[in-house]
Amino acid sequence: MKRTCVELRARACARRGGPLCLEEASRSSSSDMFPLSLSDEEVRVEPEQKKRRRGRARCEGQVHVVKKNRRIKANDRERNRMHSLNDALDSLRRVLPAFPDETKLTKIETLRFAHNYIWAQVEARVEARVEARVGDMDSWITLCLILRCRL
DNA sequence: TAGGCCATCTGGTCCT
DNA sequence: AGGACCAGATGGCCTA
Repeated sequence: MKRTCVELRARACARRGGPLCLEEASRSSSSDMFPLSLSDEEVRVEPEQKKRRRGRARCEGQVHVVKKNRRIKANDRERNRMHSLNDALDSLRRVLPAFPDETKLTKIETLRFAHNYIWAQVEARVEARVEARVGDMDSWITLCLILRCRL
């Protein structure tokens, strides 16, 4: 999936006429896996222009370039953020029990399964403790207290 | 072919 | 001000 992401995105953007066309997608820069940002040339502001701009607001074109550059950086961060979220989900999948031939759990399945798995572990532990106290007058109260602590 | 899942972009909001 | 986080939109891929 990852392999084709840049291409897919570029195609999607091209189709919808979005800001990031195929040409832009192929331009490499900071991001390792998904190199997408403006070249220095596009962002750079000539010293001459800087002089002229002193005391005045940027002209529309420059504002546009700055905004675009900021957006691209934000997209890059967002992508990385989602990747780290996915990495966390992957490591969660790895610690969850699974059959060898089982297909990969979806995100929502992973979260629900993890929730149920933890719940089952807690229940099993509680049960073991209660069984160890068979005969105790207050085993029921103990169970209630343990469960309450887990809330 | 419809529906589910996913990656990405985007603009808004909150936080530092 | 800039980064993190979030939710909506969009479009591709896959499967029943």
